Amino acid sequence: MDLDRKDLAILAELTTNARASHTELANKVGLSSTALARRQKALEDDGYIQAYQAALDLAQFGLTTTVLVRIALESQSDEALKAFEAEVVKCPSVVRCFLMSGTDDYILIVLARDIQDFERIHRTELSRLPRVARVQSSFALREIVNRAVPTVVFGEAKR
Amino acid sequence: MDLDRKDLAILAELTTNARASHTELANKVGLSSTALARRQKALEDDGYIQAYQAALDLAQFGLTTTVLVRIALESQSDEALKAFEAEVVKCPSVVRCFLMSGTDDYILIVLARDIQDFERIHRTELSRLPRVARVQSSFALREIVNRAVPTVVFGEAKR
DNA sequence: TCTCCTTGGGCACACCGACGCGCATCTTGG
DNA sequence: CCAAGATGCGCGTCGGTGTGCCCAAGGAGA
Repeated sequence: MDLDRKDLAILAELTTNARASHTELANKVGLSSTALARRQKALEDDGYIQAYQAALDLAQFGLTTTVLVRIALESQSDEALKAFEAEVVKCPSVVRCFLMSGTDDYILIVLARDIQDFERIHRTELSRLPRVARVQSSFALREIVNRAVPTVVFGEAKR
Repeated sequence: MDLDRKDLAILAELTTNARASHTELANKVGLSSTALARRQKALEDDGYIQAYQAALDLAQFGLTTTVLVRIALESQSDEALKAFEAEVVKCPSVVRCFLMSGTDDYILIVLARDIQDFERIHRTELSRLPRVARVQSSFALREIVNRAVPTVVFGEAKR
């Protein structure tokens, strides 16, 4: 990983405007469009940029309620973990799922329309997960930070 | 919100290929480029599409460790919440922060290079947050699901 | 110190494709 | 039966993108 300030500036800008043209980016970064195209392609080929994706406003779809769900399994056997994970990926309302150290086995982040909708999700998605011993839900009252990329990434200039 | 299947197909595709051209999208959705351009612009103007952003591979930056941090404050006064939140947004390693119901006041998601790096973050970022009574950290051993958009969104066709 | 070589940058050009417009057609609802 | 909204086709223009070439800077070696 040897990225200079200009590479980071390109990444920072593309994190905001993924559809920016070479010329547009070149002006912001301080390069010619040729040099910028080379660097951008290198960033893609080297895997720093995984994809370009549209960010949807989930509130527009009525998904205003975020729920953190802690799940403990009946057993921590490899077979139980595999069975649980095979099913949890199918849950349409689950956006993240971590296998955790400590007492809780899994932590899920679930998006719902409201509390009543979460009751439905709990009934139709979560309670059907296999090998579950305990489910504990906490509602997010407000979201203070939501970043795709930690700001620390853009401050690690090498050259 | 009155989106038909084609609108959802457009959104689903843009969630993967934000840089797809009108022609390219039109073929996948089953529309002409003209009709697609109109619908895409409408989706942007109506706020369904918030932005187009590049997704970075954080593992390439060495950020392979995800930590869930539970934080309880000394008091739940409005002033304490405001003071805490004003500082937590400045933490460069924090990617998400929720104000929670229940016993824990806040839950943060922190990205670190490794466990030693998290110790540094704990010392230089987290322990400097104001009004904190208790900090409890859990490490994510593995990530099973990581979606930007719940799949349920793309299944709600109206027309 | 001089020279060679490599790496990255900029300029100019040409090609290809995207984009937006106008108009005719079709469907949907009243 | 009519009106309004949506679609598709064709076209022209504009802009982006990629290539080739030359230049500047820095490092290595004789």
